[in-house]
Parts: sequence; C-alpha cells; structure tokens
Amino acid sequence: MMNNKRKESFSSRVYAVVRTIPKGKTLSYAEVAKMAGSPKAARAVGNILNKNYDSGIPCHRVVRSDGSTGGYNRGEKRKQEILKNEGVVA
DNA sequence: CATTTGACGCCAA
DNA sequence: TTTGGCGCCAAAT
Repeated sequence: MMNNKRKESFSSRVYAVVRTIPKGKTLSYAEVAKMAGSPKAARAVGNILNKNYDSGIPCHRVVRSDGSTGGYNRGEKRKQEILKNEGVVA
C-alpha cells in the first residue's frame, strides 16, 4: 500500500538521504536538508549528525555549500582524508 | 516547558 | 576577498 506516510522525524529523513549518497560523491547540508523536507534546515542537519554519529551513515560525505568539509566527530581532517580516499577529486 | 547550542547558508559592509 | 551579522531548524540541557 502507499500508507507509508513516513512519520519519522526530520532526523530519520536526514539519515535516509545521507545514506543514499554514493561513494565519491558529496552533498551539502543544504541539499540534504532540502531532500529531507526542510530547505532551510541545513543547520538542523548538521546538529543531528553531530549528536548522532551512526555507522552506515556516511556523514563524512556531507559538506558545506562552499565546498568546505565543515566538521566531523572524528576531526575535519579525517573527513577530508576519507573523501579523498573515496575518490572525491575536489 | 523555555532557553541555548550548533558539523549551516546567505547577504551586507 | 574576508569578516560580521542575521535567519532558520531541530535536538540537548
């Protein structure tokens, strides 16, 4: 059926979106927020990921719209290393 | 329940 | 170009 109205909170939707990010690809917090349903919740997205570092969720593939890596629970440097390791040329 | 924080984004100076 | 400030949202305290 199509009763699946997804009553999950914004955070759950964010996780789902981030999880869809393919290897070697990066999405900005604003993009994720938009896909999650709130085009201006970029801040909220960062906040959610920050307090919920989940394995399986490539939160390291989420960067700022400026192209900066932003932050990471393990260290921004670590995040950049992972992205390069994944195949992110720039 | 109200207030503060925070891995952001965009505009103005 | 860089810095500062404002706006917006959700979770934590």
